Amino acid sequence: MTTERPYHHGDLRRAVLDAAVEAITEHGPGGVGLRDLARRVGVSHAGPVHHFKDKAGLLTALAAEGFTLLADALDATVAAGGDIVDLGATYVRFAVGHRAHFEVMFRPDLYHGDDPALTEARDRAGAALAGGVADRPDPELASVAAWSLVHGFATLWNTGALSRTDRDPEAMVRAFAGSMFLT
Amino acid sequence: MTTERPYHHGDLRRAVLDAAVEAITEHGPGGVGLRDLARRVGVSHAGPVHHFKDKAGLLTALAAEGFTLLADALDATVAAGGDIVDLGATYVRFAVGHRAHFEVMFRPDLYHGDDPALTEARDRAGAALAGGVADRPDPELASVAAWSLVHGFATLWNTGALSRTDRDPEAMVRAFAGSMFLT
DNA sequence: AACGCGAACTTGACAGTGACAAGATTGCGT
DNA sequence: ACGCAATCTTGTCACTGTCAAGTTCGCGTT
Repeated sequence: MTTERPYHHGDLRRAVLDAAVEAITEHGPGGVGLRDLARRVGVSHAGPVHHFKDKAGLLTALAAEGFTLLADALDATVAAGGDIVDLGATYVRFAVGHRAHFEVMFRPDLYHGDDPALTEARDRAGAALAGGVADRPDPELASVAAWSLVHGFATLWNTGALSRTDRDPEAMVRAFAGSMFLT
Repeated sequence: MTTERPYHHGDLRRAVLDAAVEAITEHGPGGVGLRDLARRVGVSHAGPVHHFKDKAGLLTALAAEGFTLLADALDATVAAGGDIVDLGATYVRFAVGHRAHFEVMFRPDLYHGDDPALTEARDRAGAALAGGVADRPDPELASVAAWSLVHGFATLWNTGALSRTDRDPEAMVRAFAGSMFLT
């Protein structure tokens, strides 16, 4: 049960997660501290521990939430009849709009990778992405290629390596994903 | 002068950098500690500080070394008459073969991004990569696309997200980079 | 309606970290 | 040969994550 009921604080679990997102967005992961989060939320220094057990436990919850959000967005794109390019655009839109989640998700040394909620959401996202290229000659290769393209663009964008351009990220990814996968 | 002469230890700077590479390869960045490195090298806990000033200073040196190695490899590929696909293969080969360097290089929140040696090497690598697509209709877009493809593949590979395949990474990147950029 | 069980949170402590200041050691140029 | 300055050590401080023990308080049970 990961239920959260209004006891003393109201909803500490959610509050800590939100504070973590804010802190990570500002200073990157690693710049986040359990005690610091507790301070931001107005709780004693060991308050969050009761909800997440570990620092890794907190980041596990964040990563699981991220994979769930991503999988939902990809599934919605598929349900709306989107093709590969739309899936890529959704992926990039998620990465740019949820930078904190995204950065944690792909840093498996920070969390417990065997968490059931996490693996379930991660597999769901992977399946949605792979479904877009299932009808190609070499589906595995095509899937990896598509994922690499959008993932690389998203990470480069988020780390600021692409800062010299002022184009819209989603438009960019649509442009070259289209020219590569729709010929 | 970042010279390193055999004083008391012999060559502390190099030894600490090597120890850092080993530690990061094992436990990822963040799992590396100044004191821990000092212990590995057999030096007092504040020994490394004199060479790098900061923890961030140490990682800055590592990142600069990484960008230099990458730029050298890319330049060599160009000098040997390599095309876009060869450049991509070199990029991936570097990322997989120098995982510790590569991981630090693209985590700018860990080091001082304005270090002159670092920026010089980074720009050199960027220029080599961009040179491979200079004759395209939209060079900026093509450059970003190529970089995204190989960078995404490299990071996904290194984080273990692609672990379900047992193919050779360089062969994979050659396969889909070829089908995308040589048509 | 009161009571006590257990969840939510606090307090206190411990080992380990990065950073700094001040002292000890030793190679090297003059 | 001598002293300077780079190299390294020792000691300390504030801070962190984690654990153990205490405290508060909502809620179901009777």
